[in-house]
Amino acid sequence: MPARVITLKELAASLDLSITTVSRALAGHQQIALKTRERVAQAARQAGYVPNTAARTLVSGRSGFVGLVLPIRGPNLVDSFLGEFVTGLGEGLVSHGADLILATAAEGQSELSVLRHVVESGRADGVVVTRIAEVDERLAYLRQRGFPFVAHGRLLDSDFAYNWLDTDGAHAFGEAFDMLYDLGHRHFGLVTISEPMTFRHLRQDGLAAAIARRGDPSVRLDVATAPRFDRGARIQALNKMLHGPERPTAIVALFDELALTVMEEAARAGLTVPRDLSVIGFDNVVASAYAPPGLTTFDASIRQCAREIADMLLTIIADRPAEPLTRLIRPTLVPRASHGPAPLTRS
Amino acid sequence: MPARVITLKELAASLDLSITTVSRALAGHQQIALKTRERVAQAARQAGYVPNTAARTLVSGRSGFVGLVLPIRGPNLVDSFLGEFVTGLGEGLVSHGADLILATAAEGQSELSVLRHVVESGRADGVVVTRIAEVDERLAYLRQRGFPFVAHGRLLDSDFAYNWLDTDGAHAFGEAFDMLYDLGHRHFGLVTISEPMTFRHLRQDGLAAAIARRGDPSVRLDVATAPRFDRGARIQALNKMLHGPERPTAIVALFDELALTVMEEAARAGLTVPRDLSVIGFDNVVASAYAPPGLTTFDASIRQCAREIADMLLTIIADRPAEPLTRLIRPTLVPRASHGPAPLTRS
DNA sequence: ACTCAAATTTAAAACGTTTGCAATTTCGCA
DNA sequence: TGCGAAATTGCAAACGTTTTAAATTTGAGT
Repeated sequence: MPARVITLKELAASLDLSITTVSRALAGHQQIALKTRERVAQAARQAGYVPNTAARTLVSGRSGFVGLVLPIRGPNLVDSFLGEFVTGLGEGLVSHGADLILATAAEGQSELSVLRHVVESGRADGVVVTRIAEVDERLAYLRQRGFPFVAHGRLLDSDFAYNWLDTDGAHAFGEAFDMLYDLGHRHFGLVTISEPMTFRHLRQDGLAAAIARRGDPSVRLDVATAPRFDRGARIQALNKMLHGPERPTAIVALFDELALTVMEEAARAGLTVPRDLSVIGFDNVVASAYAPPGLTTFDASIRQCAREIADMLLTIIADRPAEPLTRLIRPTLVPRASHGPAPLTRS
Repeated sequence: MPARVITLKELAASLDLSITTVSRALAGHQQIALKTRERVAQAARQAGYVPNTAARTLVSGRSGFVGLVLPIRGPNLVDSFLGEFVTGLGEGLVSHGADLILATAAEGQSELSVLRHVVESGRADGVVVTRIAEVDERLAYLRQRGFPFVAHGRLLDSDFAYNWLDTDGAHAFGEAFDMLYDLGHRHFGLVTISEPMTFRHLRQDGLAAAIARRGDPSVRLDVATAPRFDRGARIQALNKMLHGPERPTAIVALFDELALTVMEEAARAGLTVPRDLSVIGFDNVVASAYAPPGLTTFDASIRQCAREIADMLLTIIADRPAEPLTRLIRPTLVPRASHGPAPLTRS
């Protein structure tokens, strides 16, 4: 017995009122007599009336949805980022009665085309964009379209203003350097990726800036670069760094996954962390707590960030502020056991 | 210069055709002259025409969305389940042109009320339901409503038929027992939760069945139970098991998170895994690979399951099959280093 | 050139809501 | 009792699409 969904017309008929009046009563308009409003509310509740989203969207032009185009992911990429992120978005949205649409790019389809579809089909009132690339056509499109959005991440050349929330990776990497420097480290390694993501530059620049700020010419920085998803190449680049004539005493990884590889390879090379080598990551993934001896890293509280992004986006949709909204979140250091004083002697 | 979204009326006018013809041409109806169809397709592509979702939904009664009510999660629960699951759903949906709606329950709001809202507002053509409870009002509601859905998980008493996909936890736990028994273990521990989730019973029953099947009266099973999110209680129950006069030589945990706690507490108690104690989990979370010595567990390939759930649901929405669709997925053992032969002597 | 069927196109209704404007009711006050 | 303003309610259009039923055009056969 599939209970039929009740419509406004039916509800109105049952109350012997016009559709208009019922609609207004439910919307709480003052012009409707209080008594009527109560009567309608009561009947609606009792009948389990829920307004039809499509009809409402059609006439109001607002869908009550926020869109997120799922980042394309490798076949066996397992991390908690997405879960954290959508949970946070959901939490931020629900308090304003909004919901989330997740659109996936099909094989061979660009994220941009999915984004266009979401925007132009009127499915969403705004979108959030993650993993900003150096040259990001999605942002260009959204700007040109004048469509409400918030980016999780920043462009490098901010020659155009837009709404973003970002983790202050530059600050974190500066903090990591300072901490390691104070522990006596002078020879540093940076493990990074070759993809043109802006967060990579921001973090690396933060590290470089901290080094420059210190003004110590004896500080040395080696860099190992490999494609994000090419584990073999990563290990190779890493081992070159680890087995060179002189190896760094402290390695900073662009993010935890890389740092975990560093710790594995260090162990394989017979190095003890942190006695022979300090390692610091970024993201605070779950495995970082379990990988011995416990990875020192930075926590960016994705879920909280996502919640704020939702708030920002809803503000933008509702108020269309003239000035762009921006938030820079400082990640917190999670000190565990993978960093320590620089070894006194070196082989 | 926010480019206006083009409408069917405008497109029709620019082609000097009626709305009807353009609509049919785009839908590929044979009755429209081939030449016209091509002309329309060309113009639509060039003008970047995208049909309005709300209007289409309103008239067709199909939204092209599948709904998922986000499970309510603790404040700092970090896992990859949700990310895997929505990624898989997205992948399964996109090939049929469907998208995913994520609805979140607000503080103090039940999952059921959110589900009702999603269903009755016509936002979605079908929904997927996860984490089935022993008595699950969501399933009862959906059935009574006759609304298309697929459950990830099973009810215990299948007195009513419905569509589900489940991981064969019973089989896995039986497999774990057999393997450990063959390694000489006779005294087992089971670490479980107190929440009324059906997967708990299925797995426990699978273990019990395997024990019974073996018919060896010397086999002994201790059970430690604690609330899912109460880490303190969990540790307490665990230590009672670990520090009793006789402790198990092998512990099977309901899922990895519990197994990881077991390994931590074992280490704290001075036990070496797997020499003194074998541990087996379920889920294959990322941390399981990193937690020394590497947790032996079962992989349920959430992402793949979610993809199949999406396929099932779309079939149900399109064809309304008379018989319910069901799939039981056998998880694969991921042997790592946390299990081994039973110790010969016992303290 | 004429007929009739086939091919192609179109007008108009419908989906369920919101909202501008107009109609109706109520009520205080003369 | 009658008047007018204020309070309350309702009519009808609009949102952008799909679809039914009907109208128009085309073309083959005579």
